[in-house]
Amino acid sequence: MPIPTASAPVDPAPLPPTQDMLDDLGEITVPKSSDVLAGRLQLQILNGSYPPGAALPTERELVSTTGLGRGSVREALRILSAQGLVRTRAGRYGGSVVSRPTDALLAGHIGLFAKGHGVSLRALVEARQAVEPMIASLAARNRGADDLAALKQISARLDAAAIDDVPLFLLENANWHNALAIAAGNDLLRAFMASISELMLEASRIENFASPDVRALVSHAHRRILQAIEAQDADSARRRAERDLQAYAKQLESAVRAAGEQFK
Amino acid sequence: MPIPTASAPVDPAPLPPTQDMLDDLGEITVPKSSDVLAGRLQLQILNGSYPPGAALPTERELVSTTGLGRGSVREALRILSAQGLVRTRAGRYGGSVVSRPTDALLAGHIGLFAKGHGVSLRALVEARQAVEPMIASLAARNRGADDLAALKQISARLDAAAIDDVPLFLLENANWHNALAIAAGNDLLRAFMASISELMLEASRIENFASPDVRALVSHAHRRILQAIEAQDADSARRRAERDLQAYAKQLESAVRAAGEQFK
DNA sequence: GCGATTCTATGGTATGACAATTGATATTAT
DNA sequence: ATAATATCAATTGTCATACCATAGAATCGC
Repeated sequence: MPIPTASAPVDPAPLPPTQDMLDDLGEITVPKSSDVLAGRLQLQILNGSYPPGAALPTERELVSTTGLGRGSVREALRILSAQGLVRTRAGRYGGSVVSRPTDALLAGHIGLFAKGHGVSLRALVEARQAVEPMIASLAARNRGADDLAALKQISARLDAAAIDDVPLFLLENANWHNALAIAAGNDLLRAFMASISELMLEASRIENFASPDVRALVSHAHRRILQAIEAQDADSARRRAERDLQAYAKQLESAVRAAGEQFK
Repeated sequence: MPIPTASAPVDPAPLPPTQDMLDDLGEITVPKSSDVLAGRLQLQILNGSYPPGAALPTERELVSTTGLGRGSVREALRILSAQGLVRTRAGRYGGSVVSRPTDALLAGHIGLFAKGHGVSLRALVEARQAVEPMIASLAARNRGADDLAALKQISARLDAAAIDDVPLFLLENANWHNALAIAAGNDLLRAFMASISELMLEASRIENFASPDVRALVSHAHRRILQAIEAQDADSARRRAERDLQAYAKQLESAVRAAGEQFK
């Protein structure tokens, strides 16, 4: 038992915290271990420590290096997986490999956001009117010979399908827009465009909107835009895309109204 | 032991599958139980079975109703959480509650996509040039009196901060753009805009870009756009936003070049 | 050679146990 | 009575263990 002395008294009254001390303490939230691990792995992936294609440590390695339980490690990996940063395979020589988020994954998240917020078909049209003319303009400026060839090929198939094959028409139309976005050379706008298109397709599938008239309209508009892109006339491509969408939106609105739905 | 008879012979030679049968079988992938559960819960959330604010069953209830282990159930909930569809709290009366994906969450996913694909500052500027003029146009058309008041207030603070308070200027600038996007009344474009702005801020933080000249330019441009919005002149608002961004992009490009970086 | 088999490191899943959290409730002090 | 405090209980958070399923590699047999 230690001997009390004057210079080291036993049980000194602890000082109460001052108000300043308390003010410095904000709300404290205890993060979950899996979130912490997911965040640190995300940082390492983003800063290049684990480039795309590289293998992350195995679950059991992460368990031993982090001191966490395997369940927590797996939850962390599941978060990264939902963010599209890793892809995991089972089996020997399996494991988690760093990947880049795909267009489809981003489209999924954008779709969830849009559905969760009740984004209207009108809002989707507006978003498309914002994005697509810019894409057309960029495509005209940045297209390569291969982009042009791909667009021409798709355009031809689209024209043929416009006559009587609705499913093929819709497919080739999607291909056309995708090829256009690729030619524009802007990954972000391409992903936005694909997301919006998919949502519009879903939202307007209520009625068989792709009537012969509409198909002809679309086919014609695409040909005109393609000409501008071939001539590398960015302004013309943009204006034509704008007019195209204006007409398309008008058709869509009247079709939806005719179907008794609100074009809210 | 059954007695073999002519009408029920023992060990009939099994028929081999025909090629048709084989052709009908595509690639078979065994989904993970947590993915299946996450998907089913997501459907129920999206179709309204669990509206925002509603409580999901507790983990142990899900365990007993699905027959899965608790780890799998938790992984499924973690996926939904990463998608912004649920928020989970610990403790009694805790559990998972349905929520809507926030702007910040979507911005995070868009940011991961952009970083993963090495989206350049130039591409961000292009995306912004696509989105912001449309937002300005919509804001002019759809603004309410409260939107206008908010914009005016922020604009005044922005003007004051432009003189010498760079951090406040940047903050108020972000507020201005956000208020504009709110006035436009398009949730999707608002979320896009916020995401792009955040990414640009990150990417251009390398240099102290907000010089007095740039601050004055921005401040002036915002005033002009605000006038068009007050007059509810959509076309004018769009054109002014376009010109504003053009000038901004030019400044940004030369600043980045001066800093020795590539404006790739 | 080459096809079939076996091996083995990896993720996938279930179970059980306990800790931490947190809001409601009961208790106690004033 | 009221306010501070302590207790309770249902829920998520976490870990440990065991075993199954998967899928390439390596081996074996011919």
